[in-house]
Amino acid sequence: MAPELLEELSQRKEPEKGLSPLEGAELGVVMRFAPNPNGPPTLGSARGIIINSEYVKRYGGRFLIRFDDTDPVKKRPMPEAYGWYLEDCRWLGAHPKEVITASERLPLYYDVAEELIRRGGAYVCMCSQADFKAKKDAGRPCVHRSKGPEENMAHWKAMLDGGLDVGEAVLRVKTDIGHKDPALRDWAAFRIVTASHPLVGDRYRVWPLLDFESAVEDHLQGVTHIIRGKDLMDSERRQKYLYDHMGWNYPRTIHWGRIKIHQFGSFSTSKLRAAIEAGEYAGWDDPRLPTVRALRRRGIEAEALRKFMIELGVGETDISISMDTIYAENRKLVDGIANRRFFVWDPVLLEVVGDVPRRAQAPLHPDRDRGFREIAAGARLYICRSDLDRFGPGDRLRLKDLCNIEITSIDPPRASFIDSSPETAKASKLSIIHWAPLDGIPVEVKGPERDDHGIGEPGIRAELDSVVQFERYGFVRIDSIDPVVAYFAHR
RNA sequence: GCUCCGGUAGUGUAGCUCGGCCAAUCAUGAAGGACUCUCACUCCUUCGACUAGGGUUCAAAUCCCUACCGGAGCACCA
Repeated sequence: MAPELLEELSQRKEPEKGLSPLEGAELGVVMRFAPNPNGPPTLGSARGIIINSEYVKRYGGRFLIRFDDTDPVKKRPMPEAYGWYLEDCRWLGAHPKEVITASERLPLYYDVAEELIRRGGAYVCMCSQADFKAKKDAGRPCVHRSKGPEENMAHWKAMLDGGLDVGEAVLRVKTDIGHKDPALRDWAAFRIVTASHPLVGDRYRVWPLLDFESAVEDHLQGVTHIIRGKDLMDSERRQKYLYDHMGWNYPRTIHWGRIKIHQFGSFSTSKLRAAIEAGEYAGWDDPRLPTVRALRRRGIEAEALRKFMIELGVGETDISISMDTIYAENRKLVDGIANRRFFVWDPVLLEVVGDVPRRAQAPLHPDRDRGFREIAAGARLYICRSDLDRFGPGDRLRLKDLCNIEITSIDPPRASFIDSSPETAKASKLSIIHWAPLDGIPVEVKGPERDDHGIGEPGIRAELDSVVQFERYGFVRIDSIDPVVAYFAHR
């Protein structure tokens, strides 16, 4: 037997790792991620960006990003957010072949609407919302449903040119008014909105609703596979009526459940936006927020998010995940590259009598050969209050990479020098604590749960924008150096 | 009220399409240990699950029914 065949056989036995295969993707795929740009990408968006783009990488084809920004009022787009999405996509390694902005393509949707009217697949409904709901719930058509195409076209034109006003009419797609699922009966495709849109101003007064816009774009772009939230399952069934009227083929769809994160609870972009505007958070990259930019600022690598999302996979179950899994992924990536530095939180000044070395040489990394950092030492040093509290007079311990000491007094904090040999410490199994020099610099750490203040070794100033490990504390990204502010990633 | 979807260890996930190879995979987590001048990383060991009840079958996590639990839609929001 040919060796390739043997190999293939043994590979097939391997448990399927990563994303499960997509049906009908063998010839390549066209997939899209379609956000509403009313805030920056969150962890949930990251899932959509990563999974969709990952499938495109795997099967070949086109990855698109499409801004579903067709509500200038209730889900008013933020002009900055369009760029934020592109920026975060790039950072996540997803490179859209094309960027589509729905608000700039209304004429295309109008064309489809008119063709649909001609085909008798839609009608202008002038019922009040309440009246229509009553009819719909009863499964009965309203009087407008039986109008002919010419009359509908005239009413449609009136919607467009101002003959009808806000709230007076909508264009509905004909489905099955008696369908057993009330959610599918004659849905609204266009409504009149006169508010100005942040991107296109008041050029249009008739705006499509998501089901219509999304359905038409998916067809125009030749989307082959849609992955979307389970909450949009009915959308698919609604949109299929439109596809039937137009004679189009519906893409394959996959749905995923809601994703909740322990540490952040449930969040919605509009809630976050309100909280930020109320001053509860410093901005969209506040470390307490589950946005992609906040995670990036904290030193979470894109690769960690990618691995995590791929591991999560695509399932219809609603899931509740823990950031710990992302942190574990990131820790592995970052451990090998992060320099080690001393940061003493809640510092107390310790006086050591005796022949304490004037300087310490500490490795930048415990097991990669990256050389040493020099730290000024001396008789007076900072240590963590919590460390001091663990000891009493007579206790011996080691100051990492410096010397061994014996505590002589807690208040005031005093110790005496024993020797410098690491062997002594090893032989008597001394606890090893870290420290900061008298000429240490103030360091502030901003984290998702709390902020810490303390003193760090001056060399931290050389680490701007990189991820370092504060020994016995955790991984942080140095966000600024004058003064030093670090963002906490995880332990 | 009507309709739709889901329910595998603490948390996720594989397996379910085409029942047996599942005394159920992997990751994370927890516990213990090794290594280590960090409570990091790495390595080793251990813990831990098919929601419940019926049915079909020689055989069910896998098929069918019911119950329970969870989520969602029924907007001139996305």
